Amino acid sequence: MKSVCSVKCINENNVNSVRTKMLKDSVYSDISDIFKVLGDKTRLKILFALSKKELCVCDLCSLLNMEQSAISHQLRLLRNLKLVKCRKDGKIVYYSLYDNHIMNLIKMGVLHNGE
Amino acid sequence: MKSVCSVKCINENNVNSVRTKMLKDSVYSDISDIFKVLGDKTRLKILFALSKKELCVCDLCSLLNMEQSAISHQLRLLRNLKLVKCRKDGKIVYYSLYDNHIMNLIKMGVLHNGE
DNA sequence: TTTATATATGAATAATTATTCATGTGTTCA
DNA sequence: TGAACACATGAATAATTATTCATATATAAA
Repeated sequence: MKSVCSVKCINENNVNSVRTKMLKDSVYSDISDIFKVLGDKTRLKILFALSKKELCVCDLCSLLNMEQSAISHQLRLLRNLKLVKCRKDGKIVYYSLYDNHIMNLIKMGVLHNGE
Repeated sequence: MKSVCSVKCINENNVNSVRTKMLKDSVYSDISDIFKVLGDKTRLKILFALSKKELCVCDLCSLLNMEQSAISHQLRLLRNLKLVKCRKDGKIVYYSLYDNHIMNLIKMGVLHNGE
């Protein structure tokens, strides 16, 4: 990391004051990870759809008009993050939201958008 | 786009029911774009820092320990999205939040994380 | 009016992430 | 038991995005 800033250009007081107020670095990682999940059209659609009704992989493919593999990969990601859960019924796997938690965030996004 | 799903695997009723409830495609794009902005550690830190105090580019470099160019590029992005604004004072450019709007979303992210 | 400095920016590169392709697993049904 | 199907998954590829590098612009100060 190169030093790009001579000391005199900085409002040291302000920087120090803000620095004490910053959160732990890992917090920003964690939070940006949450937002990253929602920062993808496909995943947003999946979550939104599942908030309406439990659906199987095939339903989602049909609804979003996407390849099964692409959907499955995204579902795995969402599963790992405990945003969705699944239950097996024979060879069909039904997905639903893990809980309603994430929908609050999405709704906030809709709100933010609608202004 | 290849058809991956034979019709019989689909719960057609469910899919149709959900389909009528889906939002316009562009809405998902818009919303995911908002979340995408917040899905980056650097930008989150910048926004968080600016929510505490107006800071110049150099301050931000120092605070985040990052190259000026990287910071400037991100600031341009945030400016274009009207999330931050700037004012010039001589050769120094001070950035601040455009409004508090975006902080609501970030706070929701913090909340979501803290559970 | 030359020199230094703060910032901006286009282009190149690096890093990350979504999607596809090929194939595997498990279940149903003939 | 084997053929068809729903889904999962590793690896390859495509697409996107962050960062760096080189350099430009604008202002201030000498």
